[in-house]
Amino acid sequence: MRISPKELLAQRGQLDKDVVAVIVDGKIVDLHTPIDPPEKLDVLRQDNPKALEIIRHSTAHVMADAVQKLFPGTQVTIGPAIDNGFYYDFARPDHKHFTDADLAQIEAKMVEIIAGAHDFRRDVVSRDEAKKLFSQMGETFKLEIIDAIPADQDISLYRHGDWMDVCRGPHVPNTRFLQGVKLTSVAGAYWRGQESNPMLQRIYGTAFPSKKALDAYLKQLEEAKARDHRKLGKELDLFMMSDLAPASPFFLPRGAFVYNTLIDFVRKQYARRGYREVITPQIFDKALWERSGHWANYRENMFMAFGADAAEDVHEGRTPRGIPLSDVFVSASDKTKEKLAGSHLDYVCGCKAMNCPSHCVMFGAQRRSYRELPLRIADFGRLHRYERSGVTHGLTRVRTFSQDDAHIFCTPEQMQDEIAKFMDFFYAVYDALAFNKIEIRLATRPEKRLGTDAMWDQAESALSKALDEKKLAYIVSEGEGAFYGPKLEFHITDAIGRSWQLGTIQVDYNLPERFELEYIGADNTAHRPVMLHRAILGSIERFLGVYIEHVAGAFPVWMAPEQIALLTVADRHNDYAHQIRAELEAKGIRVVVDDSNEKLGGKIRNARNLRIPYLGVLGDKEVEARAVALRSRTEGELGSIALDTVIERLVKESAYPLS
RNA sequence: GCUGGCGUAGCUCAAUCGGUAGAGCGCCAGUUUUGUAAACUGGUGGUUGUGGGUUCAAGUCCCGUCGCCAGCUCCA
Repeated sequence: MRISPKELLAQRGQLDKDVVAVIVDGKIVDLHTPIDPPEKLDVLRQDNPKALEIIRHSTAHVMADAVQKLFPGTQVTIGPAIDNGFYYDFARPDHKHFTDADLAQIEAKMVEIIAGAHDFRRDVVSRDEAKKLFSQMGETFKLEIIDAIPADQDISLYRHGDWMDVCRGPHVPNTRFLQGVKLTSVAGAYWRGQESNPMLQRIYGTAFPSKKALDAYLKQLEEAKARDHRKLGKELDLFMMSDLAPASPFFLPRGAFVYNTLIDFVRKQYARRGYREVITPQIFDKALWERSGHWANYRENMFMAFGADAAEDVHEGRTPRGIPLSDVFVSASDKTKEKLAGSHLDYVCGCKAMNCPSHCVMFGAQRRSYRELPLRIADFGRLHRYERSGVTHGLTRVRTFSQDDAHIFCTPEQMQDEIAKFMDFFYAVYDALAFNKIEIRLATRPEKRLGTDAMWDQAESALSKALDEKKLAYIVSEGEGAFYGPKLEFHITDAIGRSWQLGTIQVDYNLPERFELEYIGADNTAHRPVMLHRAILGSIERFLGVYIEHVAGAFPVWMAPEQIALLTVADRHNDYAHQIRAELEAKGIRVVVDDSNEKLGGKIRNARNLRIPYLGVLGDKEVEARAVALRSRTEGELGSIALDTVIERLVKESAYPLS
């Protein structure tokens, strides 16, 4: 005999005022949904983080209610809870969008509805009933949703007050549970996430069990904003952007120093981990990309290049021949394509978007022996990818970047060991850089793929075995692998909660095939090698963006563009400052002297704003004692310390990790 | 690429209904000689992203374009 948890709890006298739902067999069930009386029943209280999702989804219902009351004729679609809140997508009959003023109005209406302390109710109806109900209401999107519900599933309606929605739940018992509600933004979103579908109006919001929890969240958001790498990049003179090269950072001296130091750090590891570094061309004949498959599959993300002669052909409007340009620039807007119509080029080159094809060319240029394998080829080459406008973002999604990229050519038998070695390398680097929250995803075979099932079995198991051996938790992204092979992706979250893929390791059977790569085995016959694509930091640009936020601009001593700022108390200390600057620099320490006529407080403020790890105050006492009044970014004032001791300390802290 | 918002001094921002473009910081000069998070005075700084239109008059209104921001889609 099924019974609702609400009744069950009431019978047991456990229906406390703060109970949002129950947990049965580890699953959250709201108080409305009938269950078989379980042996064990845990209650989920309002302040439990697990209750957030229920609160947020219920808030989405209230928002949809408010919207429909204020904007009659607006259709509802879906409104799930998400990581930091919820959203609901609407279709407005007039195709208008919601303004900020609308949001305020909607929020006020929501508060009104919540104050009504309406119970949520759950009703199960037949498919026909549901369809009849919603078609009467003119909710065409809901009809599509009902049709998409599997036949063996109940169709439940959730109501509060006079409003209802087809919904699986779960929901809170009463609108009074919805305190701490805020609408945050509006945006367009495609129906069912398909670009070809109509665009709906999405309203984002968030909700917490209390006003206090909401305020704490809003404050945290603000703090995250303060460490946004785009803001810090400007404040710390790390990089700049220009309209003249959209989505392409200009690294200023301080940023370039950090950038190069990261590369240098990885390079030092390569030296001891059996990698050989190469330098490869930037622009290649189109034939290379045809062979690698990029021309067919990746062309719209590539920058094209051609010589002055060819460009002149187009400009002068010479006889059409060769490749139609509209065909080359597949990603161009319709307007650009119109302009290009009739223009042809004999010869087109592609600016490299990836290093792998040129590494294949290098591998294939010689007869290779199994004794050379595994061959690990590293390349920090600059890549260009034509990212569609609207997807770029600070340093984390740019059109030009370089990666700590390497390709490992090996035998199928060597693959697993190489993956394990990579995992060691990877975690050594991330430990050294103080990252401890990294999410691993194993992306497995997609529907459209190359290679035999046996190959995929081997590759996927090599990846998962390496993870299991290292006892690393991971999420399987079913079908998310590349068409040429499965991969591991390493994701990290930035200050504002956006997740970015940094490192990766991918198994590739495709390119060795396309480039007909071979090595001579111990049996004196030719074999095809496996190719592993791998990067640890991934795009240096993206990594740096995430890293700036991770450390809030305070780079560790070994990476900091300036390690110590010497601040003179008065003019008469300037000579001493320059004298010890030379001594520090002779030991390889990066020094900046502030001998301006700013007061000491001002100098300290400026240096601290640049997050310089050490400040050395120089006054009469220091000059006399050949000392530095040291102040550490993390430890505060350390008092007057002998120059030699300071040098020793800085030299020690300048060492790269893992060295 | 799509939906919406926004582009004013190097930076952060102001400018009421369409009516003489401002402030702070920075920068430059001078004064001050300073002991642990902002000394004082003066000066400098603009084709209001850009092209067009409406108007006696446009930072403000309209159209195009470029860029940025949020989200969507994309990221073999």
